[in-house]
Amino acid sequence: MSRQYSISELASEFDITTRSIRFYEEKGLLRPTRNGQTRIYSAADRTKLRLILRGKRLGLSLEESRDIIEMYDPQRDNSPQLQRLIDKIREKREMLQRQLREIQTLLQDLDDAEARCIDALQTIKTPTASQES
Amino acid sequence: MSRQYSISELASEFDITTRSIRFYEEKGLLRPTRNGQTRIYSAADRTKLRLILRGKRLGLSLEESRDIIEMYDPQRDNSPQLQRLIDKIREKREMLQRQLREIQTLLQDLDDAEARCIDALQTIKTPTASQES
DNA sequence: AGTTACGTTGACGTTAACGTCAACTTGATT
DNA sequence: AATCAAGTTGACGTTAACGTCAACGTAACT
Repeated sequence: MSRQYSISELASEFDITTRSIRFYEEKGLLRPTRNGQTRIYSAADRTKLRLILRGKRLGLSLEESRDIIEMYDPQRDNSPQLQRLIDKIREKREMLQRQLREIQTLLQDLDDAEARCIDALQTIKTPTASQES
Repeated sequence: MSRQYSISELASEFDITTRSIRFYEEKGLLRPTRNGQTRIYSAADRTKLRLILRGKRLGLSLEESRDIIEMYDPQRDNSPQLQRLIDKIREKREMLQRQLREIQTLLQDLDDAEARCIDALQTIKTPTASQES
C-alpha cells in the first residue's frame, strides 16, 4: 500500500536513464510488477535501485550488487541456503573492510600530497628563502 | 640506483598481464625508461602500478587514477598549477570520504542481513516454536 | 646454427554496462 | 478523430579496459 513509482520517476530521481533501469531488470536485479505492460516500482524496488547505484560507486559489478540485494530478502527456505548466504555476507564484509582500509591509506596519501603542494607554494612565494639573512 | 623491474616481473608480482601494463602506458599512467626497445621499470613505476590497481579496486577509472598519480610528483612549476592540484586533491578527498561513509552504511546493512539470516536459521532449527507449550 | 625465453608492435576480439533509435501501444487530452 | 506523453520491445552502437594472436626482434644457451 506504500508508494508506487513509474520508471521515469525513478530515472529522474536517481538521474539515470529508463534504459538503465530496464537493463537492471534484464540482469535480474529488479522485478517490478506490471500493469498491463507498464512497469510499476515499489518502495522496495526503489531501495534496491539505491543499493545498485551505491554499489556502482563502490566499484561493485552489477552481479555483485545483485548478490547483496538478494541478502535483503532471504527466502528462508532451507538452512544450507541460509548458511551459504551468511558466508557470502561475511565474504562481502571482508572485501568492504579491505576497501575501507585502502581508502584510508589513499586519504593519508592525499594529505601528504597536499602538504607537499602547499609547501611548494610557500617556497615559490618566499623566493629562495635559503639565500636570506 | 634502486631496483629495476622487467615488465613480466611486475606482471607476475601483481598478477596481471603484460598487456595491461603496456595498456596503462598507452593511457599515460606509466612512462618506463627503455633499454633499446625493452621497457625498464623503476621503484616509482612499481608504486604507481600499485596505486593504479588500488584505484581499480576502489572503483576509480584509469583516468581518475592518473589524476591521483600526478599528485605524487608535483612539478613545482608555477603556483596556479599547484593551486589547481590542491583543489583536485581536496575534491578527490571528498569523494573518498563519501565513499567511506557509504561503505560503512553497507557494512551496517550487512550486519543486519546476517542477523536476520541467523535468526531465520534458529527459527528453522526450533521448528515452529509458536506451537509449543 | 638452432632453439628457447623474453620482449616488442599492431590488429582485432571481448565483456560489461549501458546509450540510441525506430517502430509500436496505450491512455489521456484537445 | 487526432495528437501527445509516456511507456514498451528489439536491434544495433558505444566506451572502457583489457585479452588474444600473429609476426617479429634479440640475447643467451646448447
